[in-house]
Amino acid sequence: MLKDFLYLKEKNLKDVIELLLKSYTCSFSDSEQTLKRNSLGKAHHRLMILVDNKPGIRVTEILNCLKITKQSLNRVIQDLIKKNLINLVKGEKDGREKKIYLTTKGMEFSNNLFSSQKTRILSAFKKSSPDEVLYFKNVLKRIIE
Amino acid sequence: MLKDFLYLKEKNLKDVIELLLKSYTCSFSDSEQTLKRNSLGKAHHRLMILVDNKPGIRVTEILNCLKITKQSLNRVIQDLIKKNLINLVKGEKDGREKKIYLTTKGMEFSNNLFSSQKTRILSAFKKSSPDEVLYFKNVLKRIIE
DNA sequence: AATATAAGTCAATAATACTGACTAATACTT
DNA sequence: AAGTATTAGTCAGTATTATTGACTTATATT
Repeated sequence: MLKDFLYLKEKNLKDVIELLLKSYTCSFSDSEQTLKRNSLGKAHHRLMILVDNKPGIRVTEILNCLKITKQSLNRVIQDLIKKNLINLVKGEKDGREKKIYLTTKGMEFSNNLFSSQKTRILSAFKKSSPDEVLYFKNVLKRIIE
Repeated sequence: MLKDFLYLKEKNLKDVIELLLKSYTCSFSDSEQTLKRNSLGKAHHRLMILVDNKPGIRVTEILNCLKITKQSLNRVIQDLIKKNLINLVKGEKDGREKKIYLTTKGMEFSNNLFSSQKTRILSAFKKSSPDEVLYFKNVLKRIIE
């Protein structure tokens, strides 16, 4: 009877915390060399994936995702603008907002940046069934509030 | 036909990269206050989960997991020793190794530190079936080499 | 005895992030 | 129209985390 609820047990929860740490750390370390070649760091990497996946993302949304201060984020944004990888567009409806987009150069860079990370995930998915992948994403989403 | 392989597609892979980032960031930000109260930072947090889950873990293994330099790790280890949260034991078989353990105080601290993180994951699991949780962990493990 | 491995150390520097105190533009509320 | 809230940006100073490079020490392996 208890057996059915083993997956809710203390030790299992701590194992999952470790898995989240390791999967993030090793997946995001795949791009180390590409970053270094372009004189960029982990902070730029994190911003890139958000802008790539959601063109037009606003500053506030990024702050919520990355849990950093706007002063900290601003440095990273300015670095990417200087390198012509992103640009900011004033919001049409709400003129206070600025929407962030990848430039053409930014899209090319993104392809390089995430290439080995995508390979890693693809390789994990190829060892998994479509159902496993689906369930995996579902649970991950539930962890993110 | 193609439909069956959608989960291997480009966009899906990038979505997963973002999910890994977000699940790590928001789960590890749960412990912010507990860390602050104890004058510790994110680096200490990461070390704590590894030692908690694998008592007797060696320095080299931690370096591989966290992808940091030993100089960087050493600061974190020394901080936790000073606060009497961990201790180092010389390896029995191999005298070069040092095995890291939580002290009693460290175990108590760990309970506080991971409490809200565990609650987050538990709550996600309660919304999921045992199968979903199982598959979730399987795929996560495959991503970690 | 020579070499390799595991861990630790010193010093300097770089990268990331934080606090606190502001400004500017625009939108919402009454 | 005036006051308030929101979104974004900025300046200055400091803290935390991590890096590079050059070493040392102890123990194990060949």
